[in-house]
Amino acid sequence: MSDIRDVARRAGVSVSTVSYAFSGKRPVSPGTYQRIMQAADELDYAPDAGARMLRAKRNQIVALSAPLRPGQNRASYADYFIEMASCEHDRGYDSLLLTAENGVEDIRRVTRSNLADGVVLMDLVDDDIRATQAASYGRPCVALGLPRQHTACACVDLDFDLMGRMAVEAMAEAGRKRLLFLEDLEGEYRRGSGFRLILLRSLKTWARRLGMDLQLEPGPTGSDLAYTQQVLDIIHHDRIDGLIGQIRPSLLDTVVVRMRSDGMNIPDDVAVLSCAAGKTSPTLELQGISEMPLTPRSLCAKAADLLTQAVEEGASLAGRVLLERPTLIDRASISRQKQEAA
Amino acid sequence: MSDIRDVARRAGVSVSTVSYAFSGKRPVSPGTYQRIMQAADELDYAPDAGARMLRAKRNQIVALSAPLRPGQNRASYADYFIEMASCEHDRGYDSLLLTAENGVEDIRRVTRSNLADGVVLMDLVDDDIRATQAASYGRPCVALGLPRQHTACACVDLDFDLMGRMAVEAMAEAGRKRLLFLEDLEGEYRRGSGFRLILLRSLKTWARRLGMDLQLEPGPTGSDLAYTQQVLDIIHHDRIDGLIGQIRPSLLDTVVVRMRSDGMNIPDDVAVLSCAAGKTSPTLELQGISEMPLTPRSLCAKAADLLTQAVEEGASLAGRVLLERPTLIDRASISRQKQEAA
DNA sequence: TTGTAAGCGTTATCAA
DNA sequence: TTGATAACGCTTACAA
Repeated sequence: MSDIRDVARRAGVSVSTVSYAFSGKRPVSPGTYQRIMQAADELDYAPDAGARMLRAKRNQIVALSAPLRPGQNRASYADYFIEMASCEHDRGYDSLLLTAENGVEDIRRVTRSNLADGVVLMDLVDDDIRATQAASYGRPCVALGLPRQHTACACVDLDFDLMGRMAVEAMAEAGRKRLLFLEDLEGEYRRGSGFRLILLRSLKTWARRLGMDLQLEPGPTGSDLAYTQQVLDIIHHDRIDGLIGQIRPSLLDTVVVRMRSDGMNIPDDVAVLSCAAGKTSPTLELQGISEMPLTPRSLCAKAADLLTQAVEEGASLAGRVLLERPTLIDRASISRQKQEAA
Repeated sequence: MSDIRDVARRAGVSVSTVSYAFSGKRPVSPGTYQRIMQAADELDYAPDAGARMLRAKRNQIVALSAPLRPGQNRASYADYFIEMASCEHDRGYDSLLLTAENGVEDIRRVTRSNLADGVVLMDLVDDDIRATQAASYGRPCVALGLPRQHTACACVDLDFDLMGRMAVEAMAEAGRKRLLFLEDLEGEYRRGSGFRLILLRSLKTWARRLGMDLQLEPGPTGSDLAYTQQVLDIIHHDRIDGLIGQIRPSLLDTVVVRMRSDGMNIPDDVAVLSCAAGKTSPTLELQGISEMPLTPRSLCAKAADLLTQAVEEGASLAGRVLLERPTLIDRASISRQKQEAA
């Protein structure tokens, strides 16, 4: 590969002019610029990342800490780091994917060696060590989630506490008394998945405050149909009149179809709301089920903006919290008259 | 941050000794080594990635080209690049996640700038430009898939051609005549997803050769139950006696449960085989359904080994093809007596 | 508008 | 076993 001097020679200019032509940090006359770019093209020149890093101390690389853990719902997980990488790319950054279960060590390695300009934490648990250790990275750090301790990093997330409240209040306004919450995969709660626990806690709190009954149904383990049957039994047996689901849309859809063929009316007999179902779902839309979707794209964009600012303008991220207000997409499955969207 | 000279000074040795102590490329006496490591520790020293890159021309970084495309089944996609990153990590490499839809440009950027030591291509389509352009990267490249043109890169994949043959032959041996293939999400075929098309073609070829009927059922678009009902209708109407599914396990499970409650016997009335269902599935195991699982972990490990070899020993990858033999996990859902595992 | 030259922090060669 | 030192390719302050 040719280097900057080959290009300079060929274009008949000095190396600094070539450097400035590429970085744009100094004006270069149009003619000179043209000659340089042509020479670079002919020589198939690209600036060496190592050399650039060594001098400039900025590499346009961020670390994406996405630890692999047993019991993870990978399908919904994937959305986040794909979107995150894509958002970073839009802002001129490449993403280093760190998947080691103990994230801290890897993050330290890539930040201390000046490989990564910033850090994004994904899949946070309530007592996430990666967040508590954020101060030691020496680089801006933003968490896609809301760990308990977050003094040294920024946090971006949906406001799951509010989501729980909104869900319960919507049910209350529709006159519901006996709620059933369909949990996501059991492993997720056991391992302490941050947002799932926040939502769950909020649901409990608000159900209690509003004097409603809240029953929990653990996520499906065996066959969809057996699960569905069990849910139907509970609805009948315990006279459930409000269903809030964090299960995957296709499964909630099955539950709904079976409810209807069992003669139940939605929302007259049972109100149904899908929570955190992974984007807005065509299947649920078809069934007319209201939902409060997750918004990976928008959250990742916000996180990326925050991080870029911190990296490029030195803005401090410590302790900043950005909670996005959940949206209730009302399809009249909670009460007949549409409620106001949040 | 302190640099190598600070460490050298503190340990009372020269910089080169410190360098060798870290790289291990030259023996260092135990006492010296100790002093150096302690000094490094006290100073919180870590070698600068940029400087190291500039000199050594190797960065322990690979590029993972994982383009985002509309119509992708992200759930199954995710498994691959998570595993890939994890395999690379095990071998001492970090992974750069490239998600731009036009992968070639990004790959060129990170290889020509000496950022990445090697390239892994994921989610290949039959006429994948990334593979045809592999020679222009100037770095070893391995594809996780089998694009038509692959003279400049290595290919690692399950042998989906053989998988199709094995599936059809298993059905033939069990005396089946009329097969139904349950396709994955429709979008995947339309966009030309490599392995799905190879499997489909192979199924068609072998069904024809063995004089069997093969009918195709497009992937589910609406509700699981509507889809299931439609499949049942077809089985009845067309007297299907062999079912091969590439749909997600939970959905095939639903189909199977409904078949049984409809009075069908598996395998006596209809033989059932799950193909490419994403690892081995607990749900299908419970139902006693045979499967030929995907093997992300093992494929990624092979790809990583190949790439590491090429990067570290200069082995050429051009044109190498590594096809893994599919495994038939026989749970007696094709014929009563177990068949020999492949 | 352009050029000169001093580093950046490592690695590796050569010498001791 | 260890040390001194010249690269590596680029960026940027300073000079013209």
